[in-house]
Parts: sequence; C-alpha cells; structure tokens
Amino acid sequence: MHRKILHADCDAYFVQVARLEDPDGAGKEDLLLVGGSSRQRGVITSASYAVRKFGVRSGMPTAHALRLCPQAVVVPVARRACSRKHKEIHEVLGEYTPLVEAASIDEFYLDVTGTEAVHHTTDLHELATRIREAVLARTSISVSIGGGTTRVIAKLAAKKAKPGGVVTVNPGEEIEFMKTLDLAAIPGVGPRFQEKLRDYGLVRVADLLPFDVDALSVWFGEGTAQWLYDRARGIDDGRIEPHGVAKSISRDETFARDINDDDALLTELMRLVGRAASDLRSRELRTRTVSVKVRDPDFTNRQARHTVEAPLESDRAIYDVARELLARLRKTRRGGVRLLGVSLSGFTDRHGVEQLLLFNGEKQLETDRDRQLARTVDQLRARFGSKAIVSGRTMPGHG
DNA sequence: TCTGGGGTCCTAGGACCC
DNA sequence: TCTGGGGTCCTAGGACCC
Repeated sequence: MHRKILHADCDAYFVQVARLEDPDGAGKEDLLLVGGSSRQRGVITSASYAVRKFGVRSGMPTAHALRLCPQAVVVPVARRACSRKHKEIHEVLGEYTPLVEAASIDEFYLDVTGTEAVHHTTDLHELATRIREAVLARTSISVSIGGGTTRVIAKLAAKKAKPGGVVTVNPGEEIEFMKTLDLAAIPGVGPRFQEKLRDYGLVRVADLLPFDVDALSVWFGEGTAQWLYDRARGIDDGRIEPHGVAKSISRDETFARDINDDDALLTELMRLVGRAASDLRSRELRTRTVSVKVRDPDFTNRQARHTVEAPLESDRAIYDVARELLARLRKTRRGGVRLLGVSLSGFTDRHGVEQLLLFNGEKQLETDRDRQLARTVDQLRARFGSKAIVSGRTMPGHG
C-alpha cells in the first residue's frame, strides 16, 4: 500500500504575516519586502509576488533588491508573530492527522495514509483542497499544498502549486512528474552539486534517468549515486516525524560595522550566550558542546568548539567556555569581525540522572548556584519582561 | 551602501579503546 | 622490528535548506 504524503508550504510567509500584523501599513503595500535594512547589511527574507517580478529573491542583499525595485517598502521580520502563526497553522493541520511534521517555520509535512474513512474521501487532491481552505479560513494564511506517495514528490508538487494552489501526483505517475523538472529542483541539489552534474551534461531530470546506479557511482560515489537515482524517480522513504527534538541551538549576529575591539566583542559574545542559553533552559536541556563562530571581513568563516564532561545550562559557565574559544579564534587571526555566533549542541535532558562520579577529570565548571541564578533570572524575565534584568557584569573581559 | 539567521547533515582526520 | 582493523568520540569545515 502506498503512502499519502502532503506538503503544505506557506506562500511568501513573512510577507503575509507582515500584512496581517499591520493591515494599514504593510498590508496596503503591493511592493513589499521583508528583511534586514540595507544599512545593517541585511538581506531579503521574503518578497511579495509583485516584487518578485522585478527579479528580487529571498536571500538577496536588501541593497541589491532595492536597486532592482526602488519603489519597494522594506519592513523587518515579525518574529513573534511568525512563530505564533506557525503554531496556529500547525494546530489546524493536526486536526487532519496526528502525523504532522514542521519542517521549518513555514513548511509542514503530513502523512494522511489511512485517514480515508475519517475524512470520507479517497481523493488526495480533494483532501488537500479542504485542508488549504481550512488553514486560510482559520489563520488567514494562504498555503500551497502538494501531494504524492513520498516526501520529495509532495514537496516538489507544492512548489508547482504555488501560489495558493493544490497539486497532487497519482501513484505510478512519479517519473512522468519528475521528468518535467530540472535536477536543481530536487531538495539537496544545491549550487555546488549542480555544477558537478553539469560537468557530465546532466541538467534535467530526464538527462539522468538513462543511467543506472553503477554508472552514477563512478561519477558521484556510491551513496550519492543511490540517493540521486532515487530522488530523480521520486523515491524517498523518509518518514514523517512529528516530534523533532532540536540538535543545536544557535544565536549569531552580523554587525552593521565590523568589530575589532576585544572588549566590545566580549560584550556581544555575552549577549549571544545569554540568548542561546535562555532558549536552552526554556527547553529544559543542558549542553555539552559549545561552539563559537566568527566571520572575517573577507567572508571566511572560522569556528572553534569545545566539549565538556558535565553538561551546562548557566550563562556564566557557557560564557566562560565561549570566551576561551573566541580567544583562540582571535589568536589565529586578528582584525575585524563581521559576524559573531554561539552554538550549543550535545544536549542532555535536565532531568536526566546526574553522573557526577564520572566527571573527575575536569574541574567543576558549573555549580548549583550558577544554575539557580540563571533560572531565577529566567523567571523574573518571564514575569516582568526580557529587559527587566540585564547582566550585572559590565566588564566582560574581567569577570 | 554585497552577501541574514536559524537549522540539518556529511566528511575526514586524530585520539583512544578493544 | 613491525605495524591489523573496527568502533566511537571529538574537532573543523562545508553543502544545503528556508
């Protein structure tokens, strides 16, 4: 029995949310851009369909977008509203199947296999249309929905359905559908891989279909060959996983101007650690691996990471590790810093069993007092707002 | 007024263990 | 007196996605 997979993809999500949040402002602008300002070295997160006609795409520097379409209005991303809407949409989708996976802030996969009796239809297209209308009616967000027997087919069908439509691919018709596409359309085939494919004359999906896995293995290696062979035929046995647990939590910032001063960098580092760590604690997790990233003015990315034995959760302990890592990166190469970032990974559950006896090779990095302080600050912020408490340590370099 | 911020996954080499 | 091999963990870097 084949599966029935749907992919619901919000149309120009950040633009839609911006309009809902400010109906008299952004809501009235036809030529609307959402993203960072050009003065802050920002890029476009989402462009209204009217601006896309000028060649503007998301990911493009805002300065570039405004050169293509000077009349356009730029508004910042409404992060709170976007995650609120995300939850609303998720809730509506959850009424059609328990198997809903949030793939990103504006994309969801649904496995609706076996729900025919509940929804009184065997027609996937009809079900998808109903879901689209329900999401629109209940959340005011327009989604496009694609459907088929696998994740990759559903996703590509959703792309074809944009904006605001429904496209489903019948079982057995996957190859016919895939033949209409470029290899670049397949998720996972990025610019680098496209270039390599082009070296062998492979641009369209149809160009690739004549080759078996062995032939493709010679060019791309066994694993990649099998992966590509399958995807080009719409084969994808990836399941829909409703309960994704984060594997990393990161916060980074590109500065309006490169920062060279060490104390200024430490102040920024402390802010980033504070944001990442409070997110960590809100999920009741602890981290073992702390990573610090810098981007040099020439756009080189460098990273240093350290794994500790006993998991951490307090700003203080994480900051102490991060500071050492930044010092290491600064030692390797001095000069301005364009971007600074902190990433936490290697999580353990906060309620897990303490294995203190194992941690004898390392001095205690975090005490109960550190943890208690961090949690108290979290509680005060939750009650009085995030600006209620600011760090008492004003000279981060000398703490 | 060139190039964001949040993620996932993969690779490759070295350390270390059995 | 000659160098095994598998597994796991860690670090660094990079491709890719939205």
